[in-house]
This record gives sequence, C-alpha cells and structure tokens, in this order.
Amino acid sequence: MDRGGLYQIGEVAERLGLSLRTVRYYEEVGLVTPADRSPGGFRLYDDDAVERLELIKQMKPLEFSLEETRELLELREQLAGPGPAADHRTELIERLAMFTAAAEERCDRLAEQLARAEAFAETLRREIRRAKAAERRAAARSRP
Amino acid sequence: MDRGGLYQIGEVAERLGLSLRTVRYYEEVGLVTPADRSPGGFRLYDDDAVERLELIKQMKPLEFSLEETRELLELREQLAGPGPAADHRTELIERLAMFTAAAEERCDRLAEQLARAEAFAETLRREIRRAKAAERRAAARSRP
DNA sequence: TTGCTCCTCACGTCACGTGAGGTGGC
DNA sequence: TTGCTCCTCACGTCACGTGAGGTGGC
Repeated sequence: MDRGGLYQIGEVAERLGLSLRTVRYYEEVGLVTPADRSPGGFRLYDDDAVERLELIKQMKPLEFSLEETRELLELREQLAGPGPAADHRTELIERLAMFTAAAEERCDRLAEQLARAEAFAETLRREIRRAKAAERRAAARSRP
Repeated sequence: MDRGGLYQIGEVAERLGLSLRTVRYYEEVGLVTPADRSPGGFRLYDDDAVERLELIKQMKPLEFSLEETRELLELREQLAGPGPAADHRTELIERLAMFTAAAEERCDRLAEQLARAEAFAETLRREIRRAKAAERRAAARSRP
C-alpha cells in the first residue's frame, strides 16, 4: 500500500538487511526516529530515515560505537544545515576531521584483517586438499 | 625471567594485542588452556598455546562465534592427529569443508564492507574540503 | 617492605535476540 | 473472522570491561 512515500518497519528492515529489533534499537538510542506513526502506532519511515539507516549500516564495519555514530551523524547534519556561528563551525569541522582520521585508520585495519582472513581461508583450503589426498591413498591401500 | 619457554599472561596478551580478560575468557569457554600454572597459580603459556591464541585472533574478523571457533580448532587438531577411523575422517573433512566455505563467504563480505567503508571515508574527506572552502569564503567576506 | 604482576569472583555493558501477550488494518 | 504485521515490555546472550579484595615473587 502506498502511504505517500512512507514505509513500515518490516519493509525498511528487509530492504536494508537489518532485523526489526535492530531498527527499533537504533531508535531507542536516538539514532533514527521514524518520520511518523500510523493511527495504530505503526512506525512509518520516509526516505530520509531510510537513508540514515543505510549510512549507519555502512558505518558498522568501522566499529564506531552507536554513540559515536550518533555524534558523527549529528555533526554532519549541523554542518549541512544553515549557518551556525563561525567559531562553532570551525569546531565542528575539526571534530569531523577527527572522525575522518579515525575512519581512515579503521579502514587500514579492516584491509589488514581482510588480508589475514584470506590467508586463513587459503590455509584451510590447503588442509582440505591434503586430507583428501591422504584419504584417497588410504582407500587405494585397502582396495588394491 | 626465562621459564623454559613459558610465558605469563601479561607477556602473551601484550604480544598479541589482547586484554588479560580476553585471554582468560577464551580459557573459560574452552578455547585455550595454559600449558601450566606456577606454584602461585599464575597461568603459564607455551608456544603452542600462543599460536592457538594467534589463530583465534586471526579468525575474529570472520565473525565466527567463539563456539564455532572452538569447533574449527578441534576439527583441525583431530585431522592433524594420528589416524582416526576412516569414515570418521571423511566426516571431519566434510565439516572442515563447510567451515572453509563459510570462511570464504565471510571474506567476500569483508571485502565488500571494506569497499563501502573506504567510500564512506572518501565522502567524509570531501565534506571537510567543502566545509573548509566555505569557511575561507566567509572569512574573506568579513575581512575584505 | 615496596611494586608490579597476577589471581578469583562478580557485577556491568554494548548491541542486539527472543519470547510473551496484545493490537491494527486490509 | 482470519492472517499477517506491527506494538511494548522485559529477560537473555555474547564477548568481553571493570572494579573489589587478595596473593606471588623478584
């Protein structure tokens, strides 16, 4: 049913690959508030809220806490919004730069972890090949 | 002090970048048992235990539960050990293959997450440049 | 004796998972 | 009315963090 660009929580969760509980929890901790509620109390999300959820999902692998994620989202919103006082603006930019540096560090660590994980997967593949070869040899011995 | 290739928990934790609590917790859930204890009850780890801990650390980004990690380590140990019954061996290999497939899937997802995370970091960098440019323009206007 | 490292409870925390019991809206 | 989707508690879980209070060994 088209509610004028408003989606129920199930639809949103499915599209983003999140659980209902997760979406509700993000609301609990102040990350994403539904744009509206239906008369019966159903959460209704608009495209803006969905985008926010998507961003949060993207940030998850960077392992910021949800509290930090909230701060970063707030920061960006304030910077995008219309002119805060100039000195406050400078402070906002500085804080955003801190987050960015942290994000880059996490990216580097993620890349390292990926490399190690792939090496590990390769080790497992090798072990399977060895074990299978040993198995074939044993089978050949018992049935010559 | 050299204890014949045995290390206290602090030394091990520092070398691996784990907390003392984490190392103890891994023991609690049956992942790594120290090779020995000192007369005073201090945990003493040998190279084998340290290697096990290293492996566990490598597996962490793959997001297996500690229970699954324990299973996988046990599996490999049994396969490396001297001849289990042939049919049991076949089953072990099959289970190892399942884990390997899962590990490969996680690697792919990790790679995707890394790509998204890097795109996100780039977005942040762009936003900072924009904000700084706007700041400079404002400064130029107020002080011509 | 002093310092540092370690010990064992045991409660706290973060990000949710998982029912229980109930209601909304096509 | 039936079914499916959603609601709010509220307790559980996983992988630890964080003291509290005490001991070991150079």
